[in-house]
Amino acid sequence: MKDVAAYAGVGLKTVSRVVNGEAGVSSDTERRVQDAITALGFRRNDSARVLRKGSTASVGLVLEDLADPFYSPLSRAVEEVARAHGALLINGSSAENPERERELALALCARRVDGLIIVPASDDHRYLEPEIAAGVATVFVDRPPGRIAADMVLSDSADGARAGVAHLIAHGHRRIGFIGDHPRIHTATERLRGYRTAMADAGLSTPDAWVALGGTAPERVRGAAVRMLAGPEPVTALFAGNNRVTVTLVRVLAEQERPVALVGFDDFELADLLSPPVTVIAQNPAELGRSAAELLFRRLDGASDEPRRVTRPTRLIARGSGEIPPSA
Amino acid sequence: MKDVAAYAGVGLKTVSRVVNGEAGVSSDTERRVQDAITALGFRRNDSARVLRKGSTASVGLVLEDLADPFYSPLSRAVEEVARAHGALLINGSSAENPERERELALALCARRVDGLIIVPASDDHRYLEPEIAAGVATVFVDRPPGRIAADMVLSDSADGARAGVAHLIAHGHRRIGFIGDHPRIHTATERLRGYRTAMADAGLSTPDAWVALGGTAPERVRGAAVRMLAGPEPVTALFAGNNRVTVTLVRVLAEQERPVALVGFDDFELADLLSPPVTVIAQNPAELGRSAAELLFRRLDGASDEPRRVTRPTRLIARGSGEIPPSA
DNA sequence: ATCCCTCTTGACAACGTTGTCCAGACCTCC
DNA sequence: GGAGGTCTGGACAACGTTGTCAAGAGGGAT
Repeated sequence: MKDVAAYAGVGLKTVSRVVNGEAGVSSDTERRVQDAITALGFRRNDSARVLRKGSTASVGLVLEDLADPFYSPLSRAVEEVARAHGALLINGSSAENPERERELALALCARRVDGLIIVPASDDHRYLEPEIAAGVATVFVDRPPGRIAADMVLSDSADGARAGVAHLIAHGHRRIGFIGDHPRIHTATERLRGYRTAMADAGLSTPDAWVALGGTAPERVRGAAVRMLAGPEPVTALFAGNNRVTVTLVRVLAEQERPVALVGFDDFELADLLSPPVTVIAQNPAELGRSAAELLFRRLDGASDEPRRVTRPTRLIARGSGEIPPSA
Repeated sequence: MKDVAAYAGVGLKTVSRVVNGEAGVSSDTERRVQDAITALGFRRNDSARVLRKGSTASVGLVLEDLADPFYSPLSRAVEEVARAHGALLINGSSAENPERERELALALCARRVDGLIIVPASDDHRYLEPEIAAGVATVFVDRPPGRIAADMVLSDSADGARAGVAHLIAHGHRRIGFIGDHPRIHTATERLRGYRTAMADAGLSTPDAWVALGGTAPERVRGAAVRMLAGPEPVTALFAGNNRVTVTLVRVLAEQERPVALVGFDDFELADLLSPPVTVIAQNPAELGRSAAELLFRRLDGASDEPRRVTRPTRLIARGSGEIPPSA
């Protein structure tokens, strides 16, 4: 910028004014500066700008896995909102690892992002307290924060699971298995809670053998499903705790001789083209992302009221797999 | 940092040394500084650091759509490599819009990212010349750069399409339709070229009615497919130019009375569970991302040889839909 | 003609960090 | 006891930008 000023024969501040489109520069001078800028290929250094201004016009997004199809639309929605507010999006995957979530979030804070949207992998976010105190707006999405108060946007996991399991019960099932993600994950336990509620509401018991929580690794899910489908009192229906589990169960059930009903949490592409088409409890990930981003920019615009908790309803989409009657 | 220094009763530089783990600080002093840091909740301001050091330890990724399942693993792979090099990833979607690609890339440059990985939406990247001259390493992935020389990582689109169409021909098809993305997109025309090559190799003609290029909007793809399947000389097989097209075609073909063979470019989740399972030409998007990121960090480590062009082979995965014999 | 107002412009400090350079303390060896 | 070396610590400038302030030019009203 100094060079531009020298080249155009004007003061430093005048160049700054032109670059930022500030008023108070004669059109003649402005043109001289513009010429100098193009001649020298000048581009403003945003690092210095950030340092001077204090705000970075960027927000950070920490999610579980950038490659999980559930988070893709969420991430995209956040990006769109950020773009509408002139902000860039920096994101990273925690790989469901609390330590990595922490590293990533703190690295983003060191970068002085204006705000942070987090899909928590950890259950203790007190490490963010100094950052929040320092003014970094923070919104949690998909799962609640641990041990701190902050804005959050959640789907109604418990009620969604309850509705899904009730749907199976309504179609005659009495022995229903639940296979979900790791119990450390809030949504996993919430969905399990919904499952238990639905079963209890129908006066059904839920023996331990019908419940498996422990991550979405295909091998583990497969093992759990096979165990539940074997034995003297096999389950006649399965409820899958998230999209990863559902996909694995679709594969397992395709290998079974007798039909087994299936309802999965999370919708996924092509669910309607499988045979049978898969009945799901659908969330709207893009909507979650959009809400979270809007909550964030609301804070950045100065809102300082109590932390909000936004809960989004889920929607049951009956496609076939959840309407299979019990066999045996 | 000034505050920390005052609190610990040491000089500014000493705090800097502690924060950066530099040698030359007695363990006693170091502890005093550490205490001050935790007491004050100090976190280094990376903006200032960047300003001073000149490198940001961050790379930018501009791709077409963060929510496209093809790009998710690519993005994730780039992230992993960046992480291994201690860099953060800033990314954004161009939405297949050249102007937006440009804006995004230049915004990232203004942020002084160390390097840039771009899935081009535009066919003219001369706007990046000053940036590249200024030292921003740039790698193009999935599609080649336009009118500049730079590293690139591509799948062998033409040969993949050729192999896929040859596969259909080998199964007896003579009237094969091609439905692809917008002709502005390099991979789309390359795949069309592969289609024509395979057809020509077999001595088959390719009337215009059998070729549709024009974007992946479901309506358009559906319309093209329906037209090709109607009339006196309907096609007996379709080749889909990418995963978006394939998915739409799967839907269209499911509604057809007579079976139509289908081979799609790009693998996708659950392709093996559809009926019939979908035969595809598989790329390895994660591998593309990883290669591109490694090429980038090679440059950042100082490599200054000629721009490289890395071509990855594709792989035909026969699953059923591509082995259906011609009917009618 | 004087005063006041507006418009344009530039000098300067500051943002928070790190590289350079120097000073003092302490130690070792002659 | 003095010379030379090592270790520790700090003062200061610089990175590139923007906010503050003030000064000069020009014009209109009195």
